[in-house]
Amino acid sequence: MAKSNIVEDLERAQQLAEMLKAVAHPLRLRSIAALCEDPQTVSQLCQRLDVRQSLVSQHLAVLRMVGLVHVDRTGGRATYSIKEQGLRNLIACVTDCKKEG
Amino acid sequence: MAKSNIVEDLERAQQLAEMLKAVAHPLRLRSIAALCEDPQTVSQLCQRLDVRQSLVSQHLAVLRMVGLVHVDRTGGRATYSIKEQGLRNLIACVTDCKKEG
DNA sequence: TTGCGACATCGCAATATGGCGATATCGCAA
DNA sequence: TTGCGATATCGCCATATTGCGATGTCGCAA
Repeated sequence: MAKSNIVEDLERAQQLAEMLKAVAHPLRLRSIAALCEDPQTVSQLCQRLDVRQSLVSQHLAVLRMVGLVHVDRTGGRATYSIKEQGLRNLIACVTDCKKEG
Repeated sequence: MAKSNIVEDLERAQQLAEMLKAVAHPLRLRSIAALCEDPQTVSQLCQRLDVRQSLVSQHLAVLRMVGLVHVDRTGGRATYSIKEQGLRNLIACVTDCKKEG
């Protein structure tokens, strides 16, 4: 069994890359970080991130599509939360992988 | 002191996103995985990944630009290796963050 | 010098991504 | 029903990414 099958396994690489791509955007990264603290509604995120509603929705859609976040649509509003728990570690790894500047 | 300053710190988010973006590509992911095993020359990577030389070079350039890999250009050939060590953990986190499919 | 192997970079065409304003949809209260 | 706040989605345009073939560049051996 190959250790990092990712080298040979084209599909797996593609899958992981897609997920990473979803995370690899400033606004999406910030959204995820915010959701790591607490689940939030779209408008709450809009305020917290200071971005237009349509933009936030668009990016949340991307995160939804790759299954990284979960939505609870009860009571007229949509409350988003982290679904893929590994995401928390990932964010930790990333922020830790400081690479100063 | 905010815990996840990434939410407020626009620049930091941008920086991290850039780095993630560099990683978020199937071929780049595979290249990194391969380099995690051993340092390799461009032509070695070409064989291992079964991709054209110009393409491999292009993608290695991306990784170089964000400082994730290191190049040793002694003896006519370029030997690439992982520079940012945190990258190893990151890859581990990512592959671990399986999110089946 | 000449030539060659090993890499890097260029220009191009196709496709994908990002952000915006406008609009559509939905749940609920009046 | 009517209207409204909260979200999602659409069309559009600008820009970025991708992969390719061709071409540069560099180190070294003949």
